[in-house]
Amino acid sequence: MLDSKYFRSELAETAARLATRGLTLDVEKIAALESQRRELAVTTQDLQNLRNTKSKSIGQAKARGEDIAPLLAEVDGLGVQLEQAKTQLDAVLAELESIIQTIPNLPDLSVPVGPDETGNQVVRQVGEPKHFDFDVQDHVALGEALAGGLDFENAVKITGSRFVVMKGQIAKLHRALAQFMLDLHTEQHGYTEMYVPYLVNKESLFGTGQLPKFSADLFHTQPATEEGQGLSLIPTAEVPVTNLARDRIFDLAELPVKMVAHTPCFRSEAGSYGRDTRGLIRQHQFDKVELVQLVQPEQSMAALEELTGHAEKVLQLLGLPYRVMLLCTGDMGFGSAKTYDLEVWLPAQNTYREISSCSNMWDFQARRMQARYRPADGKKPELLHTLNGSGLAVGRTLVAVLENYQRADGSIEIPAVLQPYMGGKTELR
RNA sequence: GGAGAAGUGGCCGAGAGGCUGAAGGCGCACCCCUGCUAAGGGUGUAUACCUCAAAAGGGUAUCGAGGGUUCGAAUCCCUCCUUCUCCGCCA
Repeated sequence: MLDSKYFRSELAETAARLATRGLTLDVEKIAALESQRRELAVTTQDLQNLRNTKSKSIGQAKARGEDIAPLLAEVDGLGVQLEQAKTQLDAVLAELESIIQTIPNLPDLSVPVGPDETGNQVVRQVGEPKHFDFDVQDHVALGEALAGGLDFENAVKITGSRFVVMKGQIAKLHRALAQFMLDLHTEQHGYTEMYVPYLVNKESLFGTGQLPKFSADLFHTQPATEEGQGLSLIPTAEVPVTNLARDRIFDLAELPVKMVAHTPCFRSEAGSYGRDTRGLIRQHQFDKVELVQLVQPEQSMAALEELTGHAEKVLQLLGLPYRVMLLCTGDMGFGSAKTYDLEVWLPAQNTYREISSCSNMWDFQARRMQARYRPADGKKPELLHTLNGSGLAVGRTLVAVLENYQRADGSIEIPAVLQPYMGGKTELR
C-alpha cells in the first residue's frame, strides 16, 4: 500500500508514476474524497471532544452531589449528531481505503518504462546455451520415458489437469533439488530455514498484497471443518514467511532478517488457460524455495542485488545457462518497486523461461502488515522494507535440468552438485 | 469434541462505570550523588491520526477483535479469536 500522506500531497506525481504501469488514477475523485475525509474527521473529532468534556463535567457534578439533569439536557442530541458524522466519515474512509488498497506500488526510478514484457531489459547473460548434436526432446518426453518418471495421466485421474505425479528417481531428483537449494541458502548465504503453514488467513494475504485484488488467483478452502473456514492455500511461501513480520517492531540489531522456506505453492492461474498446457511449466501445485529478507530502507536496493545473486548462485552451481532481466514498469507485479527475473535456458523451447522472480517490495507490504523497526533507541518505529525471490522454482528447475542435461539416448546426466543428494548416482535412465 | 480459567503498556501486575493513557514494580534512557564497584536520588519512557510553517501545545482513537448499553466503558451485556488447565481423540 502506498503512503496515504504522500499519496494525497503528491497526487499528481503519484498518478504520473503509476501511469507508467498502465494505471489511470481518477485524480479528481480521490481529491474530492480526500477533502471530504478531512472535513468529516475534524467534525467528528470536535463532537467527540465536546462529548468527552461534557461527560466529564457530569461526573464531577455528580461527585459533588449536584443536580445533573440540566447537564444531561445539554448533551441531548449530541449522540445522534456524532453518529451521523461518524457514519459519513466511515463511508468516505471505506471508499478511500478500497481505492488505495488496489493501487500497485510505485516503480523505482531505476526501472525502465515500458508497456509489457517487451520493455524488459537484459541485464546480463550467464553461461552459453549448450549445443546438442542430436534432436533435443522436451522434459515431458524425457520424463515420461524414464523408468520412474513424470506421470501426467495419473495426476489427471486423481485430481485433474495441471497437476503431476512424480515417481521414483524423478521424485527423488525433485527432492534433491529442493534440499540442495535449502542447504546452499542456509549454509552459504546466511538464511534461516523456516517451516510454515500452507494455509493462511485473509490478514496474511492482505499483508503481502494478494488480497483484496487477486483473490481469483488463489485456491480458497471450502472447509469441511470450522477450523479451516476462510483459509487459503498459499500461492507462494512469501505469504506466510513475510507475514511473520506483521505487527512487529524489530530492533535495528535484528536486521536484516533473512529467511528461506521450501513449500508447495498453489495457484489457480485463472487467466492463463491455453498457455503452457504441456508439462511442468504451469501447474496448479508446484514446489518453490523462497527467499525473504526484511531490511532497513536504506539497504533494500543493495539487498535486492544480493538476493538476486543468491538465486543466481543456484543456477550457476547447477551449470544452467540463464539471463537476468530487469522488468519494466508495465510488467512488474502488484507490490513490487523493482524486480529482476531470472530466466533459464530451455533447449526444447529454444528460449529462456522464467525460473525466479526477485523483488524489492519497498515499504508496500510493510505498511499493509505494520512491519516496523526502531532506527535507534528512543526513536520512532519506521516501516521496514521487504524483499522476496524464488531461489528457485523447483519444478521449473527440474525441467531445466532434464532438458539441459539430456543425452542422445534419452538418459539424463545428474549435475555434480546434486549427486551427493542422489546417493552418488550420476545419471537417470 | 466436553468442562473450567484467563487475555491490560517492552515485561510483570493493579484497576471492577466518571478524578485512568491507565497505580506499583521490573527493564530501558538521561541527570545527580558516590574517588572504582555496590547502593541511593531525580526525570523521562506506547502507537496512529488531526491541528500547527515547524517545535511547543492542544485534540481524537486504541486495555485480544468486533458489536451493544450509557451523558460517560479497561470496567456492564453479546459474538468471535487466542492462550492455559483437566478429560476424550489422535500423527
